[in-house]
Amino acid sequence: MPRTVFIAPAWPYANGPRHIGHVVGFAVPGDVLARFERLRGSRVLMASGTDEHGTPITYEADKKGIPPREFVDENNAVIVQDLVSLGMTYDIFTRTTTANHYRVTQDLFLKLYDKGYLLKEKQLGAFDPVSGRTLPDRYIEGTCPICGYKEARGDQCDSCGNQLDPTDLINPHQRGSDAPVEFRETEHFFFDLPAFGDRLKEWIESHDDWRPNVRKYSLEFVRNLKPRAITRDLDWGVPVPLPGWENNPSKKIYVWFDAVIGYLSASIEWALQRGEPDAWKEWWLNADARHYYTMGKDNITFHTVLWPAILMGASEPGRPYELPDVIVASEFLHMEGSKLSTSRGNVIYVRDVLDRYDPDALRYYLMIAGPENQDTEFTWSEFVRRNNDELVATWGNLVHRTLVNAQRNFGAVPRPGTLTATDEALIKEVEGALDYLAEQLDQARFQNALKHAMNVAARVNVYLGTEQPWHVIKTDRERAGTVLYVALRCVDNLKTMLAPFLPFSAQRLHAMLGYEDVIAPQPEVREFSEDAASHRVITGDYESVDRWRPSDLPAGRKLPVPEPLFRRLDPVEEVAPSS
RNA sequence: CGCGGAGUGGAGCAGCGGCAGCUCGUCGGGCUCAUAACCCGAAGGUCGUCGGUUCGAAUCCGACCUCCGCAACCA
Repeated sequence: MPRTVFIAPAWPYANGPRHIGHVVGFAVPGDVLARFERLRGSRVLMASGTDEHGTPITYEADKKGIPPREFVDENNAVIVQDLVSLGMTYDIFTRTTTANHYRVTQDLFLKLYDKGYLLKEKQLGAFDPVSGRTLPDRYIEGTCPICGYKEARGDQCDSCGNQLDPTDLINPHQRGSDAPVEFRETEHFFFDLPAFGDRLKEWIESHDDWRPNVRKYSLEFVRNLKPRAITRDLDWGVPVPLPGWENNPSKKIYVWFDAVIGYLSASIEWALQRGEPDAWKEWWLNADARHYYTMGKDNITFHTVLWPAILMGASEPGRPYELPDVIVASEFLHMEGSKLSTSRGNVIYVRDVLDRYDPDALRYYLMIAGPENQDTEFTWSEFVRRNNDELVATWGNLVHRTLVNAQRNFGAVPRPGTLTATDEALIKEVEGALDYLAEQLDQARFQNALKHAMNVAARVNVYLGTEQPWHVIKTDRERAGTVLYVALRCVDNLKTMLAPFLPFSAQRLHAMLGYEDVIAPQPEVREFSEDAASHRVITGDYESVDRWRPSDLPAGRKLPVPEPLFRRLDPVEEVAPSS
């Protein structure tokens, strides 16, 4: 019985190209899981898209002097390119500005409204008097009433560290200008999170398999829930589907409320496009489906509190929506000693890395040295070292020396003679790694899995060094052929294990081993149309076939002339790349 | 006393109650099939500080120091 797996990489915000700190959290871990699950035959659906609403989008679009729609169109295209280049095998990567997403979001909003989970309340809000838009706290500056610091933000004073309310500020004005701030009463819908407090607490506590940071942080959050405003005074977003609100140009649904619903709406869109409108239910209304969410740690509470509460509240009696099972929250990646920050220009974009280097080199670095358990630092010298000493020297060289020896001397996979105890032991060790990696990947322990595969590759290098088939062949051709046969089978197994991490090179190796099918598919961009409009999505036809099993590489199969899998980088040249 | 994470040989990290480990770097040796790649060996740490529990502590408890993230209407 194949497993049913939903992979939910967090939705990148459509405010610019992705940097490596973004993709290390949501993208690559999600794709590794999706590829791994498909390789073991699971029914996988990986759905995501760009998150395109919210105040920052309108703010940035205004700055560029273009409408928000145009701004997100540009950034969606840029992000789609980043993710395709990385080899992200989304079943669907769509957008939050589709008609389908609006429908699903409004539908869930109404379900919550009908059940009484949405409360209408008035509050004091801050506005830009010109546009009439909400000004989030962090877009307001003024003088701190406590310490007198002149550039305190609306939510906090960076000088004295005290928490503030925008109305506390002396001489409040908009960030980066002296435009005034208007405070006035405004009415919004509040989501009754406290109504779900006990169920959320119980649900989070039941997940003792979550990483401590996710679990503890979420539990603390749940301890003191307050109703949360889920509408905004904004002209850009999903309309509130209620009389008197629907056509109000200045009231929209809060961006985080619609963004998390994207996981569901994208699944529905995928099903509709396939012509199987109910197909999404196999993942969302199926208690056996396992749901993985990948994200940076700053996203945790939206996925452990807000989204589960929406799902609980919107479920029909007896037909609960599936809640997240595994929350894979990464820590942060820093850059050469300081924080990765777009605003400070201290940033490395995915597209800039991929202009110069292969996607597998970046994927390898991010998975082996990324912030899986604690903040880590990206340095170019470490990137080059990992590439040269690990990817090229250990794995790439093992592949190359094995293939060159076999191809040059035999032209094919050699026919083995009797296997020695050493041969059997090595094969057993390598095949055992398939189970170990599966175990680790089940728990999203990427670094353990990848390190183990690399250690096994090193073991096969030792085996070749000991058996020396290039010497033995002069006196005992059959034994040399047997050794190379054993090594080829080990390489074939390692190829399977590494395919989720290094799909581009795994596919090339697959062909160099004489296979003609696809083991590591790549995504493509297609046009999806709905109603009158259409938009581009990342999708693909990915097979789910159980291949996570020992190699049965047939002896006698012809081998093509091999080529190196990876490029060695020049440490001097690459350490200080020109910007 | 707001919450959480982290401090382990030169660098990066794993271990989280029972002789302190991995990768790289350094030094020495072997091999030379392979993208100057591969293999073996050595040096190098009183595991942030102080105190406690224990037959025994990086590992549990307490205090303190340092760094990072979050602190709800920012995504």
